[in-house]
Amino acid sequence: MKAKPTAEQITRYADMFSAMGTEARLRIMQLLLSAHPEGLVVSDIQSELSIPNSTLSHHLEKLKNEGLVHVRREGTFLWYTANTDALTELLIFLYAECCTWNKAIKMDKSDLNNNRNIEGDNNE
Amino acid sequence: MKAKPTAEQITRYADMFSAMGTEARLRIMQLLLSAHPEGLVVSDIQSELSIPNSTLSHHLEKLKNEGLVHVRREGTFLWYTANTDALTELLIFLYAECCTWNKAIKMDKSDLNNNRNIEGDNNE
DNA sequence: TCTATATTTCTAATATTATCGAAATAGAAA
DNA sequence: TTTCTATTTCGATAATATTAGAAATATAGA
Repeated sequence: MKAKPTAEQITRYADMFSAMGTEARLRIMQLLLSAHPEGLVVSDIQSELSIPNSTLSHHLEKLKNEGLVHVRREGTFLWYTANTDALTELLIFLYAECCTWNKAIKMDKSDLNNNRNIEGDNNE
Repeated sequence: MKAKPTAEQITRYADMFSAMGTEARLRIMQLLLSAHPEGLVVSDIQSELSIPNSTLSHHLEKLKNEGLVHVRREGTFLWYTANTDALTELLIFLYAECCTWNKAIKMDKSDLNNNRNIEGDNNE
């Protein structure tokens, strides 16, 4: 059972949607998800998407500010990873809202909520 | 089995995220979903969300341009409804991208795809 | 320390977005 | 036609976002 989102949550979800609301940043998220859970170094993202340093840096900052990605430093490299918890939260929100009109969508929410144990246990 | 989204689709999904990327418009979508499938008249949305005429009109235009809502005229009234097909598409996209890292999310895609029969058959 | 690489910050230009009062349009009904 | 209500369009402003070259910072290694 999911409580109705608070005003703050709506604002936050809107900000998250906004962060994914440009082609460049949505592509970054896709790329990071495809490289999950290791993530990618900035220069790899840059060469993959052909975005100038400074522009990319701003996009990554935005994604970080909205909590959609995590960063970890390893030497000179910054590894960016998708924040799958945040994405899951967003997915659940969208799903729940859609549920008010469509009872046919079936998703196992407990799986979505307990995704913490998937991190670092990815065996593909 | 879902094909990888094309460049045009990515752009479109980004635009849809962007359209839902403000508190005002996300609230509008919530409201329309909660009133689905009948939808709501502009003035009802306005009084519910306390947004000035002209501002609301712009927001609705944006949502319409990105295909997130439908409009039908009934006399002097314009009825706005959530485009559940578009939302479903977005949900599937997000889900599919997240699937690349998390095999634990279970959703019945065929249910999501065949949601056309739910429209107008909503018995709650 | 010097150099090389990775990434960010600075700076600035351009573009897009959000906002909303006031005026205009559209339809219904008197 | 006149009036009433619903909604959009006009017009203008302010705010925010995007973009990117150049300079600065950070770390590692020689």
